[in-house]
Amino acid sequence: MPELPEVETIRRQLAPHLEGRALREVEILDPRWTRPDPPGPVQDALRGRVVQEVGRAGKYLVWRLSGERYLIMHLRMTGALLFDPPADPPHTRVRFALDGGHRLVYNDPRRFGTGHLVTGAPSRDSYLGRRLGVEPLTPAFTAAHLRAQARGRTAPVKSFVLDQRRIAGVGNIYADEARFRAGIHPLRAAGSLTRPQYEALREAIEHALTLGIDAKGATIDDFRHVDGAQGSFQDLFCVHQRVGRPCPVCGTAIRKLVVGGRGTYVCERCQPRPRAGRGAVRARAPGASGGEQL
DNA sequence: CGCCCTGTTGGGGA
DNA sequence: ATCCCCAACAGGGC
Repeated sequence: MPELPEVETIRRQLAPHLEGRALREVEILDPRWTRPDPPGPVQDALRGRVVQEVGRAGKYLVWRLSGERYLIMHLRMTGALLFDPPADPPHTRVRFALDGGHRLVYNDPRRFGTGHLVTGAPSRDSYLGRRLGVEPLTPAFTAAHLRAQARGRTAPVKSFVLDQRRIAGVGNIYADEARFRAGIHPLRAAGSLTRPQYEALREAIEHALTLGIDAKGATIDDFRHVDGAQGSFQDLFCVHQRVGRPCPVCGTAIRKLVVGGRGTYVCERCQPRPRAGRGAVRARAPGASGGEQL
């Protein structure tokens, strides 16, 4: 569930509950969570530390703990953090007991989520720097930067936007919605956009993420079955997982492609498909056989 | 009921 | 640089 807007929402909700509190006890129930570190030592190293700050980098939550430790969490697809849940949910992976009798539960059915404990800011920066590019909601995120990053790149712009080492925190839903707003087809080669299109893409990513944060944790699931979503959110969830439904701008049926192994939704009228040859990338077929849906 | 496909992510190997 | 597959599970379609 968590893309950047959801992670930011979680961070904002969690920070007041955690900051200034000590971790009285930590139980790591799923050994894979701390991979590649052994869970036992991590458990022991966390115990008794005070949470000084809950930050975010891309889709990572970064806890700054006393003693120069940093807990770097990623919730992947299905991870969730629950503060004072009435009972442990079915897929509880980690339990934190906090000051004042409070507790925090990390729940994750698919077990993709990870938690890494590092020592010192340089280690934290090295971990994150190796994985993350520019933060999209900062002044450093400019059209010129996008263009420079994409220069000479032949991979589809879809994959480019999803590459966390280029732009930190844009996931599959927001990538689709941003490209729709910018009128850019996912199969365009990343390096083939015009200058105005890089700016349009930058603006659309910023717009979508900002709306997403305003949605306070609401996701496409909350809008999927609603035809006319409310207010500005009808602006946010236009194409993703809406195969066959009309494009809100021109009425053309939304199509599904598979690009970079990910479901990709597009209005091929608002987002003109590149002609085979220059600036085009081969489409891949959903499922075992060929072709695109609808 | 069972089989098959899909998925809000990222890492590793080819 | 780029592409494919995988992790582990739930839910939906057939």
